[in-house]
Amino acid sequence: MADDKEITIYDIAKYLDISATTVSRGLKDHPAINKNTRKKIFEAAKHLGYRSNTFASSLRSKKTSTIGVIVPRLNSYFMSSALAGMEDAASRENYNLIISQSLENAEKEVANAHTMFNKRVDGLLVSLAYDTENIHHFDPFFKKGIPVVFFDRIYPHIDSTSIVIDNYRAAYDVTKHLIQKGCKKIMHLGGNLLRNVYLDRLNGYKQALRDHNITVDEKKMVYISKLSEEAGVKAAEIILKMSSKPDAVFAANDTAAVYCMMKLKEAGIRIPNDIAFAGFNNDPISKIIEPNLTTVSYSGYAIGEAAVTTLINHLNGVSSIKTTNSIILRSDLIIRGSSLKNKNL
Amino acid sequence: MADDKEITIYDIAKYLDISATTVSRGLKDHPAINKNTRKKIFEAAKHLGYRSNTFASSLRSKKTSTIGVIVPRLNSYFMSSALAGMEDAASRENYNLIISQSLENAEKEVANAHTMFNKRVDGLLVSLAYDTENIHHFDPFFKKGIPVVFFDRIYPHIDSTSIVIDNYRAAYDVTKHLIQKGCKKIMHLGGNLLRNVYLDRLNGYKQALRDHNITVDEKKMVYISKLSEEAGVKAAEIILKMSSKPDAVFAANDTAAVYCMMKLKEAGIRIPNDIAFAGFNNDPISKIIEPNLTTVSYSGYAIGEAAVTTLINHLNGVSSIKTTNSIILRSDLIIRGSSLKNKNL
DNA sequence: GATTTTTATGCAACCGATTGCAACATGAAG
DNA sequence: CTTCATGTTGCAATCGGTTGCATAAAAATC
Repeated sequence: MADDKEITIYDIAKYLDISATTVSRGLKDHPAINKNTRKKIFEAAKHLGYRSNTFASSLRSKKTSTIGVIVPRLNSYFMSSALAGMEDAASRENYNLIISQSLENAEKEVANAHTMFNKRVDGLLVSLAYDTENIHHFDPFFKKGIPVVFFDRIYPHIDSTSIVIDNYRAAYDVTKHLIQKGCKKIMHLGGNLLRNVYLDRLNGYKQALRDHNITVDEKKMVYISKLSEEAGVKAAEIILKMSSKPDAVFAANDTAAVYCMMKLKEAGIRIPNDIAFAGFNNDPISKIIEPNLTTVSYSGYAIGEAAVTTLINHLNGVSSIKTTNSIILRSDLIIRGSSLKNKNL
Repeated sequence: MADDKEITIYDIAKYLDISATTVSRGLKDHPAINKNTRKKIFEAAKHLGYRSNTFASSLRSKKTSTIGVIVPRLNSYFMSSALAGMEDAASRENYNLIISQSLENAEKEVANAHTMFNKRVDGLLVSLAYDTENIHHFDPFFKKGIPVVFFDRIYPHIDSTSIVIDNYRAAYDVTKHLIQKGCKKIMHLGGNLLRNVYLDRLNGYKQALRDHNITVDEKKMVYISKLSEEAGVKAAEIILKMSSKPDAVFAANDTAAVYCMMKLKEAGIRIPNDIAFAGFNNDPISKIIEPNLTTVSYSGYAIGEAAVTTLINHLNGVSSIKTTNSIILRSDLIIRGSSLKNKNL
């Protein structure tokens, strides 16, 4: 059924009465091939409907032109932008992506890493799951010299570069903004401190308080959670039970912030006047909740692009991920209604 | 650096003093291999740290064990669930996924299809971009007998199966629900009618009106758009200018519904009492907007799983996508505050 | 004109798994 | 004791590019 045979370089060779070697070289712009010959080869290839067999090529050359990507989840604006950036940068260099999601589960991440290893990806891009405790599952890559680049949720490692934003700084700025709006008892709703993003955000928050001579009872004012919908609701319940309530909440992501706001609003708390809010990520929901949520926005596309570029440069020997420790991209504080306290004063 | 050699079946063969043929057969449970031998082979493989070389295997067997996936975007809860479902089903059968997003752009979809074809995927799963007008770009697949399965945003084709929900029925039910709540002038905010999902939803809406003896000026009451944030706002502006306003809006997706609601609320319209709302998809934002949005929910995971299963069954000759026209999965109407009109009467 | 250098091409082995066919051992059947 | 079915295993070719080395042809050098 229309199963025309595949055209190979041998067919092209026969057609042009030259050797397969020359065809192979011609197709990949080998310098030793005459311009004319090359042109004829490309024309014949097109004419005959040739498509290269990646498997034969990978088998012999031991390069797969494939980059593995392991992410916690695909369903965030940030992540899909990051993947779009990766895909653009990768296809520009004729690399392919294999994408898998860990679903925030450390075990699945381990399994995914195994799969990627067995697929013999040329390099790996990783954003860690929520509760991954160590990165032993990437040891096979390090041992074999397969480059690993972490992005967003990173893990320091001598042999790998990280692509991040300055979470510390961004959190510092958010907190400072809240302080400038007159907040004195700012609660932090943080995530698992194993993850750099949450640890850095916590530290930025704390430093901002210190720098403005605000001492807060850390035990009471920092609530570490999963930053899920439920966690946001739970945080609200905790706040409602507090005798001395915070006058602002800075959550380490928008989901927790928004669900916390919803629950508090239900209980009659006025936002921002009773409690101001700020989140992180600039999720779509941050523009829907009323009042709109003050948050930090950063470009997934740029991070994804940078991650792939870094990796490919390393593979091409242009630069090394062993010397570059980390690449820091910009982020922006987006001020919206949820933090504009006292606007009627 | 630590570049220990790769173990091949020949190494295993030498180690056990048998032939590579036997090793190859042993590893894949060929019936002709003695149980004992097989066991020894597996042990040796494990012991030596063997990992199969997919490229050699694909080259020889002409099967890639890879499924291509082309989706409009990854950043929706629906799509990432679908991909999770696909990944689960695929890895269960030892298939891999190559994922690409068209970003709702027909041209990019064409490019992606080409790439997938050149990667020689064993089969293709597609959900069409917003403005794809024809599916000629999949002809190479059909010609070569490579199975294509459409899901969600489908395109009828003799040689392929579609995995969908009953959009017509779901839209009918939404509309009926609005009618039962007393709405008489229901506006429909629809998407590109090239896409089955939007056409079916429009038709379901129209039929429900007819069945309840409601005649609506279709020219005025149906607004076809891109269903983006901007489209929602635009729709609101149109409504605000209407002398005789609708008493309900049924949007073909939640994004348009939510942004339309936001704008109308800003203008002082009360929802649901002035205008009731219903959307489609059960996006996270539908639970954030106030009042919460009535919508239709359906399982991306199930759709993804069904798509992969259908494809693999076809590849295994268990069933054929040429005989099964479509597989219809369930969807549920989720009633929330945005459609609960007159609740205080 | 002889020699060296440069440019262009081909030979043949190789990457690692798969598979049709042949072959061998064993035991059952005649 | 021969014959044949059954169960196991191996030989050798094959899939389609890639690459080190050799070689032929053309150009440059003396």
